[in-house]
Amino acid sequence: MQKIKTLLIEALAKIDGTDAKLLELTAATQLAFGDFQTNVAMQHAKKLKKNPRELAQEIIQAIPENDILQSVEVAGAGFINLRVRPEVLGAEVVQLGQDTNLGIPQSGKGQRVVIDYSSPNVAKTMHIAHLRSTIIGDAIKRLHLASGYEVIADNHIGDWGTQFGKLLVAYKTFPKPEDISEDSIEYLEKLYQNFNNRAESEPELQEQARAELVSLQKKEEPNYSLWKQFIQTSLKEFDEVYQRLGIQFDTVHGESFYNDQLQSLVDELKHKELIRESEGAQVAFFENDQYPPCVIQKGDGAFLYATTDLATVRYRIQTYQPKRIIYVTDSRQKLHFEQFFSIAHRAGWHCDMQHVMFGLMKFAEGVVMSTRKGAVIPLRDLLDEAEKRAFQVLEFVDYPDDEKKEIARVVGLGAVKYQDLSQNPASDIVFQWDKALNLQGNSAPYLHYAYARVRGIYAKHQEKFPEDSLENASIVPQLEIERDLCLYLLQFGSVVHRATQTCKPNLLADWLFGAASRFAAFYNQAPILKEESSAIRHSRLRLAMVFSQCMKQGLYILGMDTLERM
RNA sequence: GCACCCGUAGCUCAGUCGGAUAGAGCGUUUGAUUGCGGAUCAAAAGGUCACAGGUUCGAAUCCUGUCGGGUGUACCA
Repeated sequence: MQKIKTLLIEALAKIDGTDAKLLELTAATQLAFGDFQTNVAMQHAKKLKKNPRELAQEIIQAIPENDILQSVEVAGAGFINLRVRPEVLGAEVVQLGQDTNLGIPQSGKGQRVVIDYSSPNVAKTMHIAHLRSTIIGDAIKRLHLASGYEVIADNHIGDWGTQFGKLLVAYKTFPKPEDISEDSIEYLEKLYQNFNNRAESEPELQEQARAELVSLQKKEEPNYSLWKQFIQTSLKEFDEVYQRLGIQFDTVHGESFYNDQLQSLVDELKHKELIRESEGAQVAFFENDQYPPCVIQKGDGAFLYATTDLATVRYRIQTYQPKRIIYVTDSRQKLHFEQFFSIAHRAGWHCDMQHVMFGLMKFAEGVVMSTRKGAVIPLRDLLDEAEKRAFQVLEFVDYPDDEKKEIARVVGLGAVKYQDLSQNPASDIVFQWDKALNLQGNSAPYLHYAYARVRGIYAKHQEKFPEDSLENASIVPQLEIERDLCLYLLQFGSVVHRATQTCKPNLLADWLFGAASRFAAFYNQAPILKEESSAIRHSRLRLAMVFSQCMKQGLYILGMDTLERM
């Protein structure tokens, strides 16, 4: 609350030697301490050679007369605890509900961000290991949009590289897999698996694959057309999954898009003396050998992953002039990103580049998943199972079938997304069905349920008190839980801001859970429709409405829909 | 070998730009007389924040070292 901060700054100004820049006002860590707290006295005490509690007392006395604060006191080692008058707190919440951004600072206004995520490989079914990049990336995109950034979501698909040589060999010379439609991704995947299985005993196949790849790179037919066909088949499949996940990209520039920029990139780096020949290849080195050398062009003239990524950075900066570029990939690629970020900076392509990494997804046995051998869980199956489980819960509920299906869709999809978004992405995940599809406790249905309940109250209120208007209703928190909920809702904007800046959707997920859990307690302790005093009824209902607004917006940012009932 | 990430309750994890008594969920135990929706709520039990030093008014958080787990380490992506 800026008003309180202003009061404290005025107070500090009256005390010699204090620095208002050090002032931090945070939400109280415990309800019993009040609404807000500051450590400013303790921070200054040593420098001023004063007892922190006495200094805190001095600061309190210097706070100007005002009609905002209800009480201010010194506690503990020198904390200053502040409590706001209930009607002031309520007015803030009313104002929050009227703000179209719900208090989210529009810090990205006029700035552009490129987000690179999902990026599946062509000819492979999307499976559960793709989930993290896709879902986290989408949430980061929505966070930036909510903070006012202009976002370019780019799906940098793997549509170029050695797997196409293998695919071409298998497509042209192997017997056709039966019972699988040729324009399906399963077909391509089967070819790929067959190739890998046979290549173990027939090493000459690898040589053939290389030859086919060279031919493709020269755009020779029929390889070039087949390649395009493989991509079309894959994109069709990807789009189905994305549509189901509610995810949209602004551009889909695969690796192949940068092919004809690679030579000029190498030339530019050479010209800037960032790479030099070493053992036959063009290699970038790093100051003090901070990182191992990075090969930009192979001895045989071929380009690599780093080459494409650098060309991509150059292209994005030239084309979009973004403030930030964010990459969402697993943690194994960390070194690679550090290397090419460093090269890009030295090449003068300035932009805030961030690698948002997440751990691997493993099975319980600890085996890393691999498409090469088969044994993976397709994303489709995961979503189907999620919806099935959500549907089972509704078995005896008396809703129309269509609505049940829609509820199961929203809840199932939400559960899958929330599972990934609610934890810090950095650590590895051991995949377990029950955990991934958890429907109880700290999970998506808990959030959906809270929302559905508050909407239920609103709908009932419309029936029961049709003449009631909330237009002029004010919020005056009376119970402890009402005050708590008010204070919590007021943090929504700064939480979204922090989640955006740090690219950590789990901060928002945490907040939503905290909001839902406070609402559940409020719901229990503070009856709304049964309340006879219309002033209290209005106050509570309006508070509940602001809660629902924040929930809806927060869930939306995490890529989740809401339900009026469930 | 070197670099990076991780180590918090029985399990899965928050919290890490230093702040008061370290928090959730699951599981366990107990309670809520169809409740403005029980996919819920109230409560109990459960911790040397891997270990050892250091920095300071104050450390799960910052620094150093040790142990344990993971990942990466020039022509794969």
